[in-house]
This record gives sequence, C-alpha cells and structure tokens, in this order.
Amino acid sequence: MKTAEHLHACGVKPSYTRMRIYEYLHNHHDHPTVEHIYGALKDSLPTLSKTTVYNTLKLFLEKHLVRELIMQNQAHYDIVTDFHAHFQCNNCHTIYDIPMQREHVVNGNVEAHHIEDVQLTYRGICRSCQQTTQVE
Amino acid sequence: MKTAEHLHACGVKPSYTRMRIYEYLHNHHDHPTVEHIYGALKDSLPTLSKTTVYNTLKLFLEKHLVRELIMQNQAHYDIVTDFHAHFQCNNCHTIYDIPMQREHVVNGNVEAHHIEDVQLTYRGICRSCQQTTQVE
DNA sequence: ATCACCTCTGTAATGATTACAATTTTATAA
DNA sequence: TTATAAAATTGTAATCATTACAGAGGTGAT
Repeated sequence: MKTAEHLHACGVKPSYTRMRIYEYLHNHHDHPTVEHIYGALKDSLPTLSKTTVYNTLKLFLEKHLVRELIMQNQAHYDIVTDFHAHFQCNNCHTIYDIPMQREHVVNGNVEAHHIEDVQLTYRGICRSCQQTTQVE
Repeated sequence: MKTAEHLHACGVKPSYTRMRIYEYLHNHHDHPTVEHIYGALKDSLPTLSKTTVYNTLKLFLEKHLVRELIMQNQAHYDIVTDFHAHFQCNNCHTIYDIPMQREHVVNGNVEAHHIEDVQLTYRGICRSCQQTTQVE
C-alpha cells in the first residue's frame, strides 16, 4: 500500500514530512532514535525541525503506526509488525529482534488489568561481541 | 541476616548511609525512585546528598543487590528477589508485580547471546482504575 | 601523626524530551 | 481569487533525571 493511503487509513493526514518520516521507519528496522531519524532526513528536508520529528512520532504512536522502545534513557522506534522481544548488547548497543509470541507472555496473572502494551527486553553481551571482543 | 553482614557478603562495605538505603529498599517494595528514597531519608539523614543515593544504587546494582527497572524515563529500584514481571498503570502509575518464571521467557531464540538481565513489563489500565475511574 | 584510600557532598554540566509561542502551510468558505 | 480558519511546522527556552567532577570528610594502616 502507498504510504499516503496507509497514513490516511490510520487517521494521520499524510503531509510530506510525515510521509518521509514514515518511509524512513519503513526502510530502517534497526530501531532508530529521534536523533537518527533527524540526522538521516535533514539533508533532504533542510527545514526539518527536531521538534517535528518528536511530534510526528508521538502522533504515529497514538495511531499505533509505530511502537516505542525505551532503552537506556532513549526512545527507539519501529513500525508495528508482529510482536517480538528485543535483546540489546551492553557492549555494541545493537538491538536484536527476538521472535516471541505475545500469547506466550500474557497469562492469567496479568489479565486482571487491561493491557495496552507489552515489552520484553533482554540485555547482555551479544553473540558477535562474545566472539570478537574481550569484555572485562 | 543483619544488613551489615549481607552487604559485606555481597562485597559492599556497610557504611551507615548504605545500610539505611538498603534497609529502605528492604522495607519498601513499591519500586521507589531516587527521589522517593532521598525524600524518605533526608529527614533522618540531614547531610544526605542525592548524588550519594545515585552512587549507592549504582554500587548496589553492580553487586546485584538491587534490580533497576526503567519506566517512562525514570529508574525504579527493588531489592533482588525472585524473577517477576511488572505491570504499570498509565492512569495511576502504580507498578504491580506480576508472577512470572524466568525460564518461561528465556528460550532458544535468545540464548545465542549471553543474557545478563531480563525485563518484562506490561502497560495499560490497572484493575483498580478500570473500576473507579472513567478514562477517556 | 602521616598518609592513602574510600565515602560523601554540592554544584555544574549533559542530554533527551517537552512547552510554548510564532510562523508557515493547507484547507475551507465567501 | 480573497479571506479566514485550522492544522502543521519551526526554533527557542524550559524541564528533569542523571552524570561528571572536584573538594571535603572520615577511616584505617603503618
């Protein structure tokens, strides 16, 4: 589906800026931060303001177009796809997607409450860093 | 076990300040923040500095005496007990402990990496707020 | 007593995020 | 088209949790 149509279908007016931000997220699944997105787009959108990136992501979040993932005091964003967990390496800070079914982590113990979001994150040393780096 | 002995056993020299902070955590399992701990102790420890609370919690964290739980850009602390998940209400911001076995959320998909910490958090509207509050 | 080391303190800096008011753009109506 | 209202975008300033840092205070060993 075209970006404009998809935004429209989710209740977001598809301005040029919003489409560019959405498309950046669509093409980059490495959990970018506001800084990443702003840095990547500011050359081709010279008037872009960081506040606009914040505002747009907040809007996308409300409309459930993106998912927010807060790791070490910084928000990372990902377009909404299947539920999955995340592993972040304490050494290289890469965030890996980890397959996980939502049903698997939502059980009777929590269903007394109304769940709007589930976040499962692991931290540690990733496979790659274990093999190539000495971490003391 | 006495606080002093326990800190010592974990490699932390049991100064008076450290014991008081540890005991506060031991007696308050409502996931306090630095602000909470500082606010609660400053009357009986008039020279206490907020930096000391930060430093002490960082030390406790390294020695695995406490667990850090970052929710909406603020760190919350809990003395280490059994593994469990957390639910935070978007309305009243209370954090509930949710029973959950660690083995249940650590499976083959993530074990390629070396895991140091696992965090499973739910957000939504808690049972109490659903019954007593209209949330639009 | 001296010295080194650890603990604690207070202020200043950092850095992500939000508030806000102004400006620009877009949509709507006359 | 022009006027006007509404929405989107912008830049600056404020906020707030956390960290850096340098100095003060305490403790223990020799």
